[in-house]
Amino acid sequence: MSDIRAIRGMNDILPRDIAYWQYLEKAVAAVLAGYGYSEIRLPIVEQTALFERSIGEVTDIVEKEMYTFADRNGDSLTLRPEGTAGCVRAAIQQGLLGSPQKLWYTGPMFRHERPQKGRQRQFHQVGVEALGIATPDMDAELILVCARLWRQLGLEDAVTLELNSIGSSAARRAFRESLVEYLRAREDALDEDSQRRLHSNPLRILDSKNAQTQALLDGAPSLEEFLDEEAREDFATLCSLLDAAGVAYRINRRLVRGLDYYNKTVFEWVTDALGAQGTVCAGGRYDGLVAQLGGRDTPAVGFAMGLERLVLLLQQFQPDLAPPGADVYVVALGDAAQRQALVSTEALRTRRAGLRIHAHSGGGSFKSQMKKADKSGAALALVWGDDEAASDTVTVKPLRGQGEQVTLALSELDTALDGLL
RNA sequence: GUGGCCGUAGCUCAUCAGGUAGAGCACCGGAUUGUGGCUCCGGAGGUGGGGGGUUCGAGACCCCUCGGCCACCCCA
Repeated sequence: MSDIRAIRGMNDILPRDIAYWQYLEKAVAAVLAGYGYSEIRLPIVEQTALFERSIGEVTDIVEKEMYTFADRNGDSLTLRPEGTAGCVRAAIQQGLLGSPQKLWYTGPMFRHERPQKGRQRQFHQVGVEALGIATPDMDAELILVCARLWRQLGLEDAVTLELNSIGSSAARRAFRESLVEYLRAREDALDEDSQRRLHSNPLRILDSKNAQTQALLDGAPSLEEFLDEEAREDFATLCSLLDAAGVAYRINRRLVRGLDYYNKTVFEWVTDALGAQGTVCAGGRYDGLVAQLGGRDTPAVGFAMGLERLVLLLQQFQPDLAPPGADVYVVALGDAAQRQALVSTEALRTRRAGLRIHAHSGGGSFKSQMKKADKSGAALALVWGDDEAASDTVTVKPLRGQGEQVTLALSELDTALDGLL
């Protein structure tokens, strides 16, 4: 084994998995096109300050998970840990915000975490952002996009929607104080992690996995009580729109997000089929972010999907996606035959674009070439030997099911293929 | 960053109370010489993750290190 290896947590995606990725990517592009979203392509590297100012300086992502390095001139750069910040930056910088924008993007993201199932250091997201719309019909549409995609992918039974409103930053500040006050009085009963979060990020205690902590929270003040009238109304509107559209959801008053820029609506699509990393898609409103990054005050909502996690779900729920294969395998033995096969196969590819023709290379006996033909999954083998080369013919051999091989004139090949493919 | 389990042929694993490694699958070749799938025969393939230690002797025991999986944490 070579001593040069892939970086930990940065995985190769192999041919055997590509069918799932392409299936997913195609479905995503088609669904988003159906809602009028435009793709935008963004850099993988940005100024470090972009992420510090958007995600939040005291979040784990910024504090200990970013791949940050100095450029040759000393500037601090960072491999993007998520896509929203860069998308907003581009919208501001490129002057896109004169009118509302519905954007999506995809690509690798980087976070230095300990790898485990559904979590790697280089991973892929599709992000969808709607900039410039403040009303909850926008939130509803984004959720409908997700729901349609799950249906498209055959994953509608694999995921469920959790929904909450976390209100304005003022409401959260008031709630945070109240929550901290409540928990501080009971600090000894908190698990170790939550005690730490009490000082760093108290809201995250709400979705602690610790049972005792959760029990303690039953008596705690509720975020809902602190919501202002607008947040309440918008949330009610969103729920009624989802009801009307027939989208099922569960209101989870303890759902909070790990990135600082969210407000009002937050949601998560979760599954119990992936072990500990159950969130497959998540997002929410971030009305303050554009202004925070220097743009004109612009409301926004968005979400991101984790593609590795979705591929894992697809492999579980759609195990029969066909691996890439060939339709026709070309076998040739002998100099004249190989020449004839090459020319005829090229001509066939010109006439039949889309037909997947795997031409054998590397020599070998007819026997060994036929073995390869069989393993390729091709439905037919086209065989050229000395006889065919001398008589301008080709032998067509069906490899699946019944059917005898026939040798016919090259001019008859197309009609023969019509009958066999 | 923390913890548990694990690291033997390309893959899945076995062996061994420590004496210099095996199987299945995959791969290559053959079964009267221009043909696959089934069967049979044969072959190639491992410095046993890497380093150090204990021992007359270690893949097997100890330490370190790298890596993998899962969980915590975090989050998509």
